Amino acid sequence: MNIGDVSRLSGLPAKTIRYYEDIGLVHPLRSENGYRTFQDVELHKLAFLGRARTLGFTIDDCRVLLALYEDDGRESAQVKRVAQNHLSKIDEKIGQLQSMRETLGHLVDNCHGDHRPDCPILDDLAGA
Amino acid sequence: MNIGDVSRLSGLPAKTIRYYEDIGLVHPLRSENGYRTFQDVELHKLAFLGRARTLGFTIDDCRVLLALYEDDGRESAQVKRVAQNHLSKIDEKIGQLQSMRETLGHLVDNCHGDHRPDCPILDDLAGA
DNA sequence: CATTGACCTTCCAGTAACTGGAAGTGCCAT
DNA sequence: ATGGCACTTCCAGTTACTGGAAGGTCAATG
Repeated sequence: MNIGDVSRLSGLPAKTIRYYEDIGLVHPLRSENGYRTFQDVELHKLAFLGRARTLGFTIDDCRVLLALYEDDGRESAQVKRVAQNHLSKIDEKIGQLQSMRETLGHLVDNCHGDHRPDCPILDDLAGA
Repeated sequence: MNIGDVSRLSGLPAKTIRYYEDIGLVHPLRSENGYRTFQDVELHKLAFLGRARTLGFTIDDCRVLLALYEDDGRESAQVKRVAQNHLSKIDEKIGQLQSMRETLGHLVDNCHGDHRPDCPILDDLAGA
């Protein structure tokens, strides 16, 4: 399979797949003409990566998860630890965003949004 | 005031203040020795920026908001539009994170997290 | 056989908003 | 004059790609 094929099958842009090779996440073979050639295993890894990324794991997490996936001697506790760490980062981010959302929501609600210049949003930002 | 003073007063790191000058958000004077000298107006702007950033506005948004703040002829509708756009981006992000959170939460709940290798998290990532 | 168009290659630069660190200067107090 | 802290500039690194240029390959068509 060439890069276009695995791109279609995995849903990842070709650019991203090249990048993943650059940073050592996948190791496609090369054919005579210099084109990357992907075996099923590599396609599988790319799909794995794509899924992990949509769940918000960082590339570093993906590296660890992929290694665990390929390690028959892994302990599920190792995987769970990575996932739980990620989960708490997600929760933290959600918390921050919700706090922003709330403050900003109030400000927006109180802003007339008309042709006049006075604006509670700017007042807040200016520390009024 | 030197940069250390405004840093303390605004809560922004000196590095960040220099960066804001670089990208044209503030315009401190310079004294004989080459040190930046900040007037109250500039300190005020920095505080404004700090507040806007904690509400998650992008630097580009900040630029617009600051210009509106300094424009007596502004219409509050302009400010409100920027804030509402930002609000919907926040909502979008919260939505994405919550969807991740939910999926990942289920996976984590179903993972034994013990010394055995079988793991529903990896199964999911592998597309099982 | 030449050309066209899709596909592939590498390499460089840009994104957002800083942050860290190195190397050097200024200022103040002992 | 010597510490020590604050200040300066400049360069590189962070995250995870993405866009684009310049050019090689391949299969089909005229």
